Amino acid sequence: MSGQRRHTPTIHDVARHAGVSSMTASRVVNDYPHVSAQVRERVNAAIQTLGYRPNALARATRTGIAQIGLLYSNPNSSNLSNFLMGAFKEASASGSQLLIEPTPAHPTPLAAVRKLVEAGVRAIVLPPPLCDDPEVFAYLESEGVPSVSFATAAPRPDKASVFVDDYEGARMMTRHLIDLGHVDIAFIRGDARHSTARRREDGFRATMAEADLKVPDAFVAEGDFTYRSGLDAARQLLGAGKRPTAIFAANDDMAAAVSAVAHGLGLDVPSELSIGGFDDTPVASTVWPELTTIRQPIADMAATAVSMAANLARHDGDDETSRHVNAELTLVPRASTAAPKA
Amino acid sequence: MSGQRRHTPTIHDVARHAGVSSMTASRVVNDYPHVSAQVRERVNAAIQTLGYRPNALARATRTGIAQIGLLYSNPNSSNLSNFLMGAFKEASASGSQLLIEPTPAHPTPLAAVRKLVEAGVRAIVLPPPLCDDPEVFAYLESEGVPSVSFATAAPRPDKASVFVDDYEGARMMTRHLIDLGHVDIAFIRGDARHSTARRREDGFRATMAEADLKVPDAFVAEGDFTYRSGLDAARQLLGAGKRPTAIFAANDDMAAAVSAVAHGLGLDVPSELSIGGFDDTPVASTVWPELTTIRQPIADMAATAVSMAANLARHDGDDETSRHVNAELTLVPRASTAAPKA
DNA sequence: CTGTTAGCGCGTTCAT
DNA sequence: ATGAACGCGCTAACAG
Repeated sequence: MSGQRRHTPTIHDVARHAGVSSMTASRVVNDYPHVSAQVRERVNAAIQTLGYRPNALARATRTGIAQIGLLYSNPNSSNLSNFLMGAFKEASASGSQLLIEPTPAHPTPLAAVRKLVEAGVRAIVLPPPLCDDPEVFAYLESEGVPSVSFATAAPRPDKASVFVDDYEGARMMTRHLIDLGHVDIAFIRGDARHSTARRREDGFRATMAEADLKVPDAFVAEGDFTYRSGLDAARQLLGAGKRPTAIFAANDDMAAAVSAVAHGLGLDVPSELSIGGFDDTPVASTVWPELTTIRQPIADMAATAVSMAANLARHDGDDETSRHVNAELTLVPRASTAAPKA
Repeated sequence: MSGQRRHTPTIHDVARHAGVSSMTASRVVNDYPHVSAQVRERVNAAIQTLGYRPNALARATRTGIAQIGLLYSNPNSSNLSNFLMGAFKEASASGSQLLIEPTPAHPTPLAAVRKLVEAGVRAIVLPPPLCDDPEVFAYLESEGVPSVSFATAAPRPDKASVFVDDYEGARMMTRHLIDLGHVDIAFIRGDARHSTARRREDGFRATMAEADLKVPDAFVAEGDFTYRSGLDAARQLLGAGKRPTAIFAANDDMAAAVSAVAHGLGLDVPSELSIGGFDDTPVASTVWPELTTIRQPIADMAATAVSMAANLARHDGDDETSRHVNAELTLVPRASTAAPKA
């Protein structure tokens, strides 16, 4: 604020430029009704040419700061810092305040949501599995608090959401493994309560089927997205019977666990076992060898979600603000996958 | 701001209560000169009784928002989210804006600092190893940007800092292991460029010596705080020769790696090998069995650091604001340590 | 539909 | 050493 040009245009500049009062300009900026189309047009033009950006600080002195609730379900997820980073960055840009709440700290997910609402948040960001919970939506509806579903695989048409195509992501990884020459590919499921877990499994199975590859039941292990569950799953998959030459885990934490078990068994990764993850969280590049995975732009997605929530918090979802943003997934090939040993 | 009581006292209330003008009250609040001791006293009393808290928003409209630089060195550290959480929480409370920058994204640490300074930050928080780098301090000095050293084991008397007693923490863990009955205890070092790594090793050695326990060279392995280095260290320690019955790793990430290697070797934790970590990051309760570790209140420490930086950013360190905050460490006993098998 | 008035809670003049 | 007046950028209220 100090070193900047004195020339950040204010709403008065816009008003003068458009030949209206600052109040009218303000109305246009905030999408208020009772402004003729003509004037609105003129003001918008002025905003364009001047490059006007509302000053969130000044605004907050009058309207109060918009509180936005942000839940997170897995405190141990190595993805949390990216999520927070993106969210906070956008919050400070949009001048809103984040109230962060760990879902597991409450007896039920609904209790966590209720706490936030009672604390006065005017919009809320719902990560899985909350964004798939009808009870939560019913409560929010009754309280009139708008929401943004984050990373759900089953976005509701009437609710804002930002998500990725988990199905397609799983296809990319599976195809990568198949292209490498793998045939015996095992899969570790995520928490079945998350819609994303189901979509990832579907994508895996569909791609295998397309390639005429069988997926025996013994090659699909339960998991719940935690490292711990990955340990169990890996032991089961690698322990007895015919071994797969590749394991695709539904997220990086479980893939990291597979890596640990493989090392324990003296299996070389990737020559004796290829491992694929999903998310590209920091652990993916922490474990050795680094994990081939599907990158999910969590920070950007979080920023988008907060931005949408901030909008909803202002004009309580009057227009069709319930947008749906589909973020892009990319395959990140690293050292944990290779062609199977002949 | 909306749902709150209308009764958050303003500086005017304080002024009225003290029988002075709001201007004088403002001067007192901001530690400005030219106020008689008497008046200052009265105003401070009013602040106390009314429970006045300056409104960061309103203040920012006049002074601009204070930008505070926040470096972090290890993007993969599972501690990052706690660090961010504490930092952002305090930032929004104190009405300052955080500019986050990953040190490794730059060719040299100094370059990272320079970028932040050039972006206009008015104070900066320095985690290890930056807070032990004379070059960085020299540059900051020349630019007149105050700093807060974060988690250094060698705080400079003339610079603000928030830290823990790493030496004492290492003693706690070592004593815990000794009390359990362990005699052959190995240690994995942290990155020697971090002052904390050295202090932790010192604490370990001192406690061993006090208990008349030997620490053969073969029982001290190199590490650099990363999971990867922990893997190598653990393999070396557990691979050949006489095995220790307990390993104390200088941080949780490396302890987690020890756990992975132990599993690989078919060693039961804790009955055949006890593992101690340091930091109590999320991984500590992610791996199985959960790690006994030394908890460092990272979120609180980060909040404190940001708060101190915000103060420094206001009145550029005129008085002796270079405080030193010593945060408390606690031993968290979990499932990875037990008495050695007879 | 549009404009005027009146601040939000502070801190910066510049007087006194 | 202290205070009056003004304005930061924006928006509720209430006019018209």
